[in-house]
Amino acid sequence: MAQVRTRFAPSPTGFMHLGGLRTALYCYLFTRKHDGKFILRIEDTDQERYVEGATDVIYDTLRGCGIHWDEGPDIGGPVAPYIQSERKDSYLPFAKQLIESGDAYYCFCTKEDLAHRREAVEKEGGTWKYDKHCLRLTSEEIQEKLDAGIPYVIRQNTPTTGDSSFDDLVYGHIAAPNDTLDDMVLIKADGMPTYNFANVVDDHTMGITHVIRGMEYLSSTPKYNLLYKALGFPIPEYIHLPTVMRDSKHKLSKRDGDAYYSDFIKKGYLTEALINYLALVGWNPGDEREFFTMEELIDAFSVEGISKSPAIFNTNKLTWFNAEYIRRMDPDDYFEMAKPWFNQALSGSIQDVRRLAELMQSRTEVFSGIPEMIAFFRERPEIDPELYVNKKQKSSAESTPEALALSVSLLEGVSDWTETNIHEALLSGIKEAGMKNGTVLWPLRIALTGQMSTPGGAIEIAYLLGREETFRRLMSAMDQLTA
RNA sequence: GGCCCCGUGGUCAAGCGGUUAAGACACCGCCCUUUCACGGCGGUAACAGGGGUUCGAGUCCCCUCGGGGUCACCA
Repeated sequence: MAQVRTRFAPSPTGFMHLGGLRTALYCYLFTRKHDGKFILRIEDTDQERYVEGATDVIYDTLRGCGIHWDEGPDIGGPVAPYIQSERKDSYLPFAKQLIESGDAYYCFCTKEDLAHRREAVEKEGGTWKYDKHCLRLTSEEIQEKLDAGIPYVIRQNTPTTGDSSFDDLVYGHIAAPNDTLDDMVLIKADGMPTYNFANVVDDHTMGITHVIRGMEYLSSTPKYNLLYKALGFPIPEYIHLPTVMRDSKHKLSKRDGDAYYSDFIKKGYLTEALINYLALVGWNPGDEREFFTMEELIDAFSVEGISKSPAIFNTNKLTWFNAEYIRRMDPDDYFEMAKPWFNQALSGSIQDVRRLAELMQSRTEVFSGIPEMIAFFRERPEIDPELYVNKKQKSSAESTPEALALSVSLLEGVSDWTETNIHEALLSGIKEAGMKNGTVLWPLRIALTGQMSTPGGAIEIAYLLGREETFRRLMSAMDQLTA
């Protein structure tokens, strides 16, 4: 096989959609796997949708994810330029060539004409498809209109009989009757090519060997192939990817708000976890492995592992991956990443943030969840007396006052406020008093935190709170009980 | 509606004519434990339906149903 050349061709909208990111990922993996060249091409033929700085979002996201291109707008390459709007002069000649061969034609129909005729057809219950109205124009009529400066588009002249088919590497043999294919616009009135046409021309002139894209293009691919043939271009291999869904009825769409890469990063998802999970949405390695570095993905990737059915993006599973990646982080790295989230909830006042980080690492699923988990450090919520009652811990409304009193006296003996000392004082004192650990420690933790569950037990919390605050909270809790 | 694609537990997903139909997430239970989390052990749960082909079908064929995609001078 000649050298593999693939391309990721996003349009600059200002955001990187997860579906698009996955396409880029698969494209990249496939290319690296085959020692090919991965090309980044920006498709900005729609001038009305130009967004400032949008290409930077694409660059940053891809780079941040470890997806590196071999040729692209910013680094150049042998088939530059890599921005479609800068290649606009290259399309018209091919369109003219198509007109020469009868595979395309000028069309002077206005949008209004089209709308009327479409409406008429649909009123009759028919399916609208361009009626080849302008194909019947004589060359004199065409020249006249051209000379008169009447706006025109160039349309593909699709055959009305026969079938068009191709073999997709994922979906297999795909065939469609030609008479269901519309005469799509190739060159727009503004002189720009449509996506459809630009794609065909660019993919060929850039030497793309494997076209990898979402399956929404599956049904228009036969039309593209007609173009390839008419132009005398060799038809590339196709790898269409199953859709990434939000649920069984909706695809993950831009309107969902949560579908952008940046949204997940903001929420505290790790890029590695996201990429790892994304790789598994619609592909599997054929064995039990679930955790992959980019290198491992490249090694394991194969087209055979791509599934045909749409896959629902499961945030739950992503979160699990994220939690796993967090647990496996170096504690120092975790600390650095968690710090801003700690600060957000703590306003800087806590005994030992480092220790808090140790406690939190195995409990962090997503960084954005941190503040809520540790909010009680800054201010203890009102204590619901019911919380003191815990059968399994042998703690009851009756035992609580005594347990709290014992805690106070035991803790008073701790002058050097370290976790070890607190632990020693409490446990040995409880033993001496002949009580169960839970009977004392459970209400103590409740008194300190006012919460059913906390990251760490009574001892850790008391330590983190500091001596003074621990006593302050204990006293107020006891006051509340006797009140 | 026409055309195209898809259909294994709630979700991802293995299976490619013969299996007790894997595994993961989620959920539930138990253990560990001063709560929670982590960790360990176990459990509930699936071949959309109907016809064929075959000694034998989740695997092949057909139909039905369900879902998605596409029918723009958007990409």
